[in-house]
Amino acid sequence: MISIPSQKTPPPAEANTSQVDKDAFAWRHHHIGRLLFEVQRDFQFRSLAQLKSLGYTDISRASISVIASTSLGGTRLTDIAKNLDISKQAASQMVKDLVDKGYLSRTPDPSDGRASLVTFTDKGQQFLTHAKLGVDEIEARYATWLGESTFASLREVLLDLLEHTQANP
Amino acid sequence: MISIPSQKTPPPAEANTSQVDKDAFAWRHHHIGRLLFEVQRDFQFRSLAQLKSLGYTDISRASISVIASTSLGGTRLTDIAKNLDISKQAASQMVKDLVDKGYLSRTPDPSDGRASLVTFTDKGQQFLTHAKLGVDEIEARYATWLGESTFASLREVLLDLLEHTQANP
DNA sequence: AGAAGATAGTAAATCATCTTGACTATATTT
DNA sequence: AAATATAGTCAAGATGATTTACTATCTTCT
Repeated sequence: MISIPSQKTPPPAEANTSQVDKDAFAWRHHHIGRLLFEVQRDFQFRSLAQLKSLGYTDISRASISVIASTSLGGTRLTDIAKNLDISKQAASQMVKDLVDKGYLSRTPDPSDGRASLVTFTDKGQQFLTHAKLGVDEIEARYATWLGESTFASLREVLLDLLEHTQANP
Repeated sequence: MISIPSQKTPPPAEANTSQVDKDAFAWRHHHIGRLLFEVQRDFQFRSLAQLKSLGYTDISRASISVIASTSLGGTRLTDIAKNLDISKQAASQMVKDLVDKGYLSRTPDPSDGRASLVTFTDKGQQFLTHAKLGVDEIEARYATWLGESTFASLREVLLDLLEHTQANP
């Protein structure tokens, strides 16, 4: 959620309070979490828009997150749930939705009678291919804006940071 | 949503398909949007945990986003909605919730009879102060992991990128 | 001044996503 | 074999958001 501070709507009324905002509470607009959020949001927005333009009007953010945590070899519902940090019931619903829409399917897990594997249908795999087109385009645009090397190092830094965050939960 | 690829649960079954996953679809795990999302998510998680430990158990992600788009000088509901890119009705509900919880209040806008300004209560301002503590701690931790200068340049790069994204919607 | 249209907000119904609690069926451990 | 753990479902409900429709106020343009 936390989103782009509206440059369009300048702080209203009292110039005094507005001053306080700029000083003591300026951190609210510049802290790393917010910056990350805003850029990520821009990415998501552009990606979703591209998918829509390719005809994927039935794919939501939540759908994408489920698809993102499904591997081609098949993934158990429980693992999707753990991965997204949601309940198995929630994962079950979302998967059901994507199965109904034709992107995913479920097959019994041969190695465990209780479990079933969530896999991609042909339509689902085609979606992945289309999604990559959009992602590539956005990355190219970012790289143009930042310069190739800065963009590359941004990726490295994030990767590095992620390793630390995963090691220190 | 889109979350950390589960290192705990290695790709199951067919080594073949898993190979495909690693090659043709490796981008799913490394593209910039995903990296941004995961780091941002870590930040959010840590921040929320700290707020909980300080006793803020009634603050959700959505609450934070509303608080983040409210300025000390007062913000109109419409501006909050625009800012978060949600409907006025949705914003209204969330603000009502935070007013009920004592963090925000609404006062009539002296300059416009239709509008009212959403402002912080004392409790709300205290919350901001507490939130800053947590943010500072997380940033310090990230800086330790990355090195001060890399962390500083990460912030610069994100800021730079944001300027471009905002200029090219 | 007065009508037309824009803007701020509310009301009610509904949808999408996610949660908790209770349960079944299969696996694993002892 | 009994006890326990794991994979998943069912059902009810909370939260966050949307759409459609509406009122009240403000702005603009004759």
